Amino acid sequence: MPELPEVETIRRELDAAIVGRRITAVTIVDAKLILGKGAQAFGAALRGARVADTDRRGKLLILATDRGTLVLHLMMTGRISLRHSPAVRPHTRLVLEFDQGPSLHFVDTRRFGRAWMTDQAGLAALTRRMGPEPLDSAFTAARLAAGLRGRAVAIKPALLDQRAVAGVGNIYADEALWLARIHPATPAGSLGRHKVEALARAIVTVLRDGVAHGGTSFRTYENSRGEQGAHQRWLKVFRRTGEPCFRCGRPIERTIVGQRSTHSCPRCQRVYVRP
DNA sequence: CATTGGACCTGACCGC
DNA sequence: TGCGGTCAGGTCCAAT
Repeated sequence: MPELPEVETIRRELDAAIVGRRITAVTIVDAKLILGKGAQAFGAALRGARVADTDRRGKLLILATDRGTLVLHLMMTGRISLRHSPAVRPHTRLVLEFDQGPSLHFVDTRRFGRAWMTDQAGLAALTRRMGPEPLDSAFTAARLAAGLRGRAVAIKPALLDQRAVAGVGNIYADEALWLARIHPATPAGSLGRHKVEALARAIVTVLRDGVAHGGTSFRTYENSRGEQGAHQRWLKVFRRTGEPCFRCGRPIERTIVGQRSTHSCPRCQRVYVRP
């Protein structure tokens, strides 16, 4: 479910709510959630740890503690819920209780989400294979071009695989490609300099707007207080199949690109024709 | 190495 | 109401 704007929204809330708190209890409801040395070691490492800082890299939510770094990936349906009761509810996979304030619940219907402990070296190794952070100044058209160069795969799956740029998922990929007027099936390496520049700008725009609106909510996403995001009201193509393009009025099309549902305008986003 | 297709899970929704 | 099929905001892994 969550892409960069949704994870960033949650990170900001956690930063205000749990930094400085000490973890007093760790309840692992579903051991499948935990990667690494096992649920036992995970609980032992976190019990008594104090949350020092929050961070995010792409879609990874990172909680630094004085006993190691906790990494959470929400995948498709993961949610973080801050609740005053530590009581386990349907689909709760993990609960962290603190010395004061609400408990952190990792809730995940489909059980794809993961949590694990790591250290600075582990985090660096993980992060090294990811592309630049799109909302940092290090993200430039030149960096994006370098990540796309020589690639025959369609631009849409190239955006989703996290190597050219981190944090983009199915919603914001469609939105950015519409904004940059690029057909999602265009071979990534065939984009000219101007198109890559437009795409880099579009990625920044759609992600920044997504964060400003507290993320996009369809069915499963909600923030840590259980509230919906608002960005679904600003979407230009995603899940607007058959509705008029905001630029030209033609009906938005739904196709499959890279095995993912894809939305685009047949007039504004020209089908690529190999020269 | 790059790319593709299936696997991983559960629930909502739709048509019959 | 029940049943079967499709779809879902992500990633990993094996096969090619």
